[in-house]
Amino acid sequence: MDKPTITIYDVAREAGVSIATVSRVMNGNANVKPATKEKVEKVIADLGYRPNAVARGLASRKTTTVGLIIPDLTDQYFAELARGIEDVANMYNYQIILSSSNGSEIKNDLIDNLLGKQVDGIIFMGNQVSSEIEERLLSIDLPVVLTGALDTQKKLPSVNIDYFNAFRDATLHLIENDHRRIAFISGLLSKYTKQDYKFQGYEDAIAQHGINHDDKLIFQAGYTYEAGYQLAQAVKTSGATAAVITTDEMAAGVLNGLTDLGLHLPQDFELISNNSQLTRMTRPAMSSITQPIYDIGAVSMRMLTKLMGHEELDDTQIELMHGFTTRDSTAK
Amino acid sequence: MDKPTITIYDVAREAGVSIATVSRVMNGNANVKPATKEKVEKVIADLGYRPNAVARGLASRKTTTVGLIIPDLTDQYFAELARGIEDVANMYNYQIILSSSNGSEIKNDLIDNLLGKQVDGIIFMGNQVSSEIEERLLSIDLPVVLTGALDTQKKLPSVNIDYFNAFRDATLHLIENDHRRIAFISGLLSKYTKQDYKFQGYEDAIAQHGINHDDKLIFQAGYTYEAGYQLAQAVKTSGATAAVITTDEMAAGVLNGLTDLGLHLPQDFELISNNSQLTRMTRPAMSSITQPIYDIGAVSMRMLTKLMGHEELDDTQIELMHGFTTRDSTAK
DNA sequence: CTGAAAGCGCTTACAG
DNA sequence: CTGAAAGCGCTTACAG
Repeated sequence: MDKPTITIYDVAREAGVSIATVSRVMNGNANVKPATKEKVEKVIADLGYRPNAVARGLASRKTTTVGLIIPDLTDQYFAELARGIEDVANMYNYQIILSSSNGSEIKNDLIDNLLGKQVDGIIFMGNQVSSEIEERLLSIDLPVVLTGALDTQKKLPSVNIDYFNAFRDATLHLIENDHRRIAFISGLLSKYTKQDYKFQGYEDAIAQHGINHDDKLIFQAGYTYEAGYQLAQAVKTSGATAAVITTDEMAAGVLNGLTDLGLHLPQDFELISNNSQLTRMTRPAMSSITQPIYDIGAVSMRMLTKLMGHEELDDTQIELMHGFTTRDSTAK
Repeated sequence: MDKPTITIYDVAREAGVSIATVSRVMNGNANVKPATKEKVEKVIADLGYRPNAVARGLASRKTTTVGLIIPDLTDQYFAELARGIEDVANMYNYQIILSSSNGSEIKNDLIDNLLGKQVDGIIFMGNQVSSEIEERLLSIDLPVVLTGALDTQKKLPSVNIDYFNAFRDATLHLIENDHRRIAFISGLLSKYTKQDYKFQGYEDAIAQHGINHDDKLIFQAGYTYEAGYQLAQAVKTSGATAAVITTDEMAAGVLNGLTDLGLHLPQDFELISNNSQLTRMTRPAMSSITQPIYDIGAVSMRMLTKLMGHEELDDTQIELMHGFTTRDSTAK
């Protein structure tokens, strides 16, 4: 039934060499006479030999596999990050093992699974890093990169933008458009997380203009479109005339919710979102912070390949440039 | 530096049994005296032993790993499928190796990589299955399930909806709304693919009402939002007054494109899309065929687990129910 | 119910 | 430049 799988032994026999030599040519080891190399390569091609990565992984203790921890596959932001990660992983011949928590909190056993699979490294993306997970990631003996995430101690390698200044600028933009009651809408806030830095930027901007912090203008909910949509009524009631929103799905929900409540954006309400393809798909299209999402993913993975290769890194806390794009949910 | 990894030998020594016994308790083998089982389990817990899945995979020839071939991570439709797949995979303790072609055509070496990794099965999702890939998937000695895809010979196990009738109904809906010039917008069409069945449904509906086929109303482009947006001008010029569109990203693009050209939907133009979360995010929200995307993924993965477990399947060509949801891009 | 032994398919010092 | 041998960490008949 099952075709006998062809192994390194078959290649060795056919080529009249030892399996060590076959292994050497497969691994590009220089110490092989060109003639034998050619011979072996021909046999490999003829037999259609495909090395068993599992055996290889066991023998070499490297699986050329990385774990990707992702909160939600259907979130545009994470999907775009993942795309950058995937492309670079392919480039360096790493495969990705998916580890998704699908909306619920990221748990320790996801990491256990990945360790069991002997991944060579881990990419962690998420809106926050719980202290439990942070401890765990710091304690395991494996390269880890946080993609679009920060640990509270800033000890783990990470790739991000400057959330503080990005949201500070966004808020200032709204203040310049004459808003005084500006809502800050995000997922749950906890200290020293990405969302918290965004919040600090918001606070800094309003303080600078003598605007008092008003708890009623701070909204915390889930990150989803639904959560945002549900929030619209409360946002309207709060008397806010504008909002900065930390995630796009949520921003789209708020936008549509407000529209469905009869508000016209940007005339009645201005809104700034956080940049993914979604910003272009809504109507009005959402003005947003621009961040190089794909690049954040790509740079993260590149960093991880370096760490896995024990290369020296000048900087393990990378911040990529961000900007601001005016679309149609702000007056200018 | 590296903490010495603790292995099955450590557990065996500590528990005073052979490694075979440790292996047996880990694998839930019944033939172990409860007392020894307990003892071993305690040692495993105490030592924090984590079995090496790679060694396990090599020894048992099963890696509890499945390959997921996905054209584009950032496409909502595929992402939702993947989510269903992931959840069921977790449920059955399979891990997923991602294999994305990121927009470009799915190539043979993606499959090679997965085979090299000794995956136990493959889930293939894609808008089409090229004949090269179809041959390959048929020839490999491994369970394969097509998720939201069909091979031309219908030999491979697959999970889909009835695309013909879904698009037939959608087209009839537009005809009932008094349209005669209805555009069909999709990715590239080729015979016996999913898109082709949709197209046949469209053709059948118009033929039934004596509407002549008009090549000018058939649009083929990429599947992306951008592709759809670019198409809007041509669609408008064609004199079409309505459209059925095979993918959501594309539909959102057409919708926004037409809107930006000054058309008001549904008054000036009616449009039916193909159902993902995106249908709710656009304005107007898109009327669409409804299909249980998450379930298609989940059922696919469940089917694959059965195939991998050599279980009998009554039916390997599964069609899930579809429906139609009127939102705001059609008059009714 | 349990253990000794072989084997899964590779890589990697070591020796020459 | 090449090979013999050990070993990676498990599972799985086989024997008892």
